[in-house]
Amino acid sequence: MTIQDRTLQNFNILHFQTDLLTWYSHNKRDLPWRSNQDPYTVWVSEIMLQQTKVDTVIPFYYRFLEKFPTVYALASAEEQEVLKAWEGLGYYSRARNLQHAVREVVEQYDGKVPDDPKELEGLKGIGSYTKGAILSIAYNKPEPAVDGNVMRVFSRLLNLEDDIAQPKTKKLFESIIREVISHEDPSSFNQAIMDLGATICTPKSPACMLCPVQEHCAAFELGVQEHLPIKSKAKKNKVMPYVALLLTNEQGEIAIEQRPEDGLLANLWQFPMVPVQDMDLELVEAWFLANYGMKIRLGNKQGNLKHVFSHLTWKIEIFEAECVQNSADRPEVRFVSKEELSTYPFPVSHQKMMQYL
DNA sequence: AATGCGGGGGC
DNA sequence: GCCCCAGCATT
Repeated sequence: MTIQDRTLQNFNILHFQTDLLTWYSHNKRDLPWRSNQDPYTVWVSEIMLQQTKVDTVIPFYYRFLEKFPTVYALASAEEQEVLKAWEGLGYYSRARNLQHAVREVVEQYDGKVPDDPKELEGLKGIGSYTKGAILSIAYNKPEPAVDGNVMRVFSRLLNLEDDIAQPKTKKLFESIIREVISHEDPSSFNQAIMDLGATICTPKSPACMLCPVQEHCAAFELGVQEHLPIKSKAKKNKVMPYVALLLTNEQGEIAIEQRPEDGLLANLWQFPMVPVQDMDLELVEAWFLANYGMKIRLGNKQGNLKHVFSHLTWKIEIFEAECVQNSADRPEVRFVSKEELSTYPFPVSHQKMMQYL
């Protein structure tokens, strides 16, 4: 007898499926990516929805598919165009991995999104969740798609106290879902759990009195639903102080630079940033000369900006500056007009600086 | 298993 | 402030 069999021994699978799917058929959310089963558009939606709320995704989803309606359109686009369409959505490696994977689909799979688990998981940006979502939603295969919703809902249904921050816990839930998923309608089953988690079985103050599967819920029976799921704390982030420069040349053009192709905000553009200790402004001009080969004159302070990422915080002082002498020739640094700025993908933090121009 | 990777919204 | 959100890649 396996662990999940013991876990499920008092769980009425068929009754649960019926209650869940009946509720879903009458209460499912009307979402743009539910209008068809096109594997490409399902794929795009699932990538955008990673760690991102439905309401945030919707306008990006429409704009993205208007610009890149097919795998061929996305495969043949410039990466900068794709990043521009992703601008503001965050986790930008999702966009670059998606395009990389779509190009592989065009070249290796004749433009058809694979319906094979191994082939799907081999594509950049597709992990266990997204693989299961595409297989179940686009191809009606009974594969688990375990995300935060699924772990929360089933932690409560089965009163499981496993730490959902740990990778092995996700595997446990995948084996559980394989036991309980509907083989008649796996697409609706997976999406029903997500809708339930988003609207009823919410992280705080779950609406148990409205829940269609309340009678199946061990946590509700014990009154412990508010204490589940168990999740260990993330470590707190670190503050990084910077001076950002609104740096202009004699033509009134403004300096921007492209970030490295790896790491935070990879390949996006920004105004030059100087790391500072204790906001020691004396060193900014010298640091810039040493690192950019550009003589600048620091001007007036324009404002402050605090930007919080999931793992660090930028604390930025914004200064005007003039380029006095430019003996550098770095391709990632450009002087552009204000009008041209809108053609480059910028992180939100640097979009906020544009008000000072 | 642990860490890096965005940005927004709820409380 | 902290937590969460239709997670994945890398180490």
